[in-house]
Amino acid sequence: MFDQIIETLHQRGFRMTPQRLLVLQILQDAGRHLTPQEIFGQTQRILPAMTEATVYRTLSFLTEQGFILAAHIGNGQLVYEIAGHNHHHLICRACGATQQIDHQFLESLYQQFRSKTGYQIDSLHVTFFGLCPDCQKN
Amino acid sequence: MFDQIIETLHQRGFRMTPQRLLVLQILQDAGRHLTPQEIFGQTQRILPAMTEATVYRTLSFLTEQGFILAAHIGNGQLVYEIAGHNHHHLICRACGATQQIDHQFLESLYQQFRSKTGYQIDSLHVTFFGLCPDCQKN
DNA sequence: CCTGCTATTGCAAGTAGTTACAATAATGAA
DNA sequence: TTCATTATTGTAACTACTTGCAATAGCAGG
Ligand SMILES: [Mn+2]
Ligand SMILES: [Mn+2]
Ligand SMILES: [Zn+2]
Ligand SMILES: [Zn+2]
Repeated sequence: MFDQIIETLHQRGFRMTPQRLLVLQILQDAGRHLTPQEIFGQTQRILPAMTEATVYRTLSFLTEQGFILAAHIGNGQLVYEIAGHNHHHLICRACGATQQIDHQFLESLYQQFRSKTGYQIDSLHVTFFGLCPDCQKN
Repeated sequence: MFDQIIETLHQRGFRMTPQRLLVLQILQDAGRHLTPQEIFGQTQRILPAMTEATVYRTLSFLTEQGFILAAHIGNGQLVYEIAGHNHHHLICRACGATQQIDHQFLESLYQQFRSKTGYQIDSLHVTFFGLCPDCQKN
């Protein structure tokens, strides 16, 4: 299932473990943003020996390696999801409604950053806040 | 010094307090991003009775009210600064070098969001990650 | 298969940030 | 000025997240 990820890990000198595989599986199955606590809740049922510290370390690691995506969604807590389709989010400050935005919309911006500063931006999961159409009326 | 902020607070039914004034003063004097812990370090010297809980609550409050700006700068920790000129940041994942970007660069993007989804975006302090020119060579 | 190297984990203690609740104090009205 | 209202604070307990260290276990190589 995650053969490509395992191979990439090995090429980079890292190892695949049951813990990492489980976190990937959980995020894959969920198909949505999950908090570290939600993920820990799931791991406990399947690998009871796995600790919270390992969940956090695994999430940081998989994010660094680019296999999963992290996002700050307002309440301060980080959420994670499996990497796959490149997208960003619009979140309403008032009601929390979210809207996905394809990465394509940011590409010319990133290109501008590049020509202006030389920075090669690779933020593939940015969150923008504002007001949704409904909440603008109130 | 913060007369305008005090008046706005009162109009919205909130109060000015020595604690809030001190946090504003600290951020004003610093003129850069500060962590909650750095701010607490400063408040202790001037208002020793002020607690960490109040620092965190004050920072959240002032951010909600739009008087200060928050930013996630990679290490997971939030940093704050006084609101004033609208800008965003590019941060190098490898060496941490940062670059400011004027908000003007994002305006047409926000306008696109508006026509496409109806969302009125007001994120005035976005952080983008990538590689700076130097780190791209290595 | 074994074996050795060392990346990764569990553990336990530490730091960071949040929250319920009762006491305090900023404000507006008398 | 004085008083009443209630937003805000301090306290203390709680939850979230991090880290140093010794034990464990992937996996590359023989
Ligand atoms: Mn997402
Ligand atoms: Mn800034
Ligand atoms: Zn809304
Ligand atoms: Zn760099």
